[in-house]
Amino acid sequence: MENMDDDYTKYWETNMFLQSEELDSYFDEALSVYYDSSSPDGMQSSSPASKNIVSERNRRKKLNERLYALRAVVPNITKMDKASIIRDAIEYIKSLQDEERRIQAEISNLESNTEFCEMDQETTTFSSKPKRSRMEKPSPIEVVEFRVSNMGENVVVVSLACSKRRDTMIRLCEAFESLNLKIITCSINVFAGRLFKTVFLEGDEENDVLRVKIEAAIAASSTIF
Amino acid sequence: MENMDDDYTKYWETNMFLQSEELDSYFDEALSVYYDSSSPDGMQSSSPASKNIVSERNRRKKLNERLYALRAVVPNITKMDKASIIRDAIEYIKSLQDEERRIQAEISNLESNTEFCEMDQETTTFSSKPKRSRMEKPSPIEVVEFRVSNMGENVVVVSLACSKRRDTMIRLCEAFESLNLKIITCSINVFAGRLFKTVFLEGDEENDVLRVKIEAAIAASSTIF
DNA sequence: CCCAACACGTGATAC
DNA sequence: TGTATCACGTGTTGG
Repeated sequence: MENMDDDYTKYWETNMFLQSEELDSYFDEALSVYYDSSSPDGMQSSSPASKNIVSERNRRKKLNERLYALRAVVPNITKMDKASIIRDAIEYIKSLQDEERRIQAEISNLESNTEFCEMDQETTTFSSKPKRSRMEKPSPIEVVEFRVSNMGENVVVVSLACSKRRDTMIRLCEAFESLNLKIITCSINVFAGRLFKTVFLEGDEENDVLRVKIEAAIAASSTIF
Repeated sequence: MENMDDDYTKYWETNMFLQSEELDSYFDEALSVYYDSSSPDGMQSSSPASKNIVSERNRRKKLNERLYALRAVVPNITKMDKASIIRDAIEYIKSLQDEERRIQAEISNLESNTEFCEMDQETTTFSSKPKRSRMEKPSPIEVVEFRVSNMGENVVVVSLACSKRRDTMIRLCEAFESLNLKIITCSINVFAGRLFKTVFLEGDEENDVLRVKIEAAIAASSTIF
């Protein structure tokens, strides 16, 4: 009963992976002979029901080919699921869009700041530690709350809240590490688009001095080095 | 006969266009109650055949939602066809990739013109996704404990402990950010020379797949780009 | 009237 | 074993 459809049974798992992966730019949908309307038997396309069958077959085949083509342009495919392919494609598109936004900002930044390059150069000499040389000023850290308070003895607790954007956490960590503080314990929590950081550190420093230091480090992390 | 399936007859044409288009960043697939295994009649999921029916229904629904989500992130949709949606998505991805290549060339051009604030520009040359060009011995991340477990529905919790050295936190954050995960909440705690990170993220990904991904990202973060 | 696009139930296959 | 994914044929609807 299923003799001529049987080559299609494993279509997804086998045949699709053997197809051309390189000449996909041209043709791409022009080939794909699809099924002819003429049935293998003497009857031509007169069958009222069999007409729908072959149409549906072609539709399914087209859809699978499209899906396969989608999989081809998306890197980092994990599972070969139809649903997973679409999911990965969505995430990939989103990441591409994000990156484009980021890079557009970067490029405009670069264009507007090229003349200050020399001036910035001498500021880098004071940076104890070589920071990133890439010129990105991605969405400066927007501090919502910032508190430096004394917890008995010589323990200071610094609590800080800011909006979580791309690389916010990284730059915040860099800012704190650049200060070489004696950190006893540190806690970072992220939810609802906000980043909360609490640091217990040991030090007899004046609160205001420490506060200014941290503020400067955070501000510097949003600056071009 | 088709009373409860009838709301699904026009599913593609009607319901899908009314769904949320804006709060798609979080959740996005966490809702979607799908069908319960319990049939509307007194019989529970015991029917051997009806079990497959509801599974297949859920699979179709998931696929349609994915397809709808794909349509949502792609501008300039021409036809609402399933096949057309995928086709438009493919073309959009290709255009994004082209644009990224173009813009990367432009940016590296711009960087080499400024000639420039630091001397490690040769390391910034070829990398499709420009990582940091900092040259520093990484002091590799020593993972003490690493667990990926499922928390009901499609929420995955990743908990990790490692020794806290210099830049460990930064590189760990970079590793996680590079994966573009859908992070619901994240918590980092540091004490006694150890760093504990717990991440709640949304995803129906296979635990082992995710685990391998994270391990690879962490391993990669100990490398010089 | 037909054609295109869809949802549905079903049996098969893989893990 | 069961669970998930798939291709298939069928009935239906809108243009």
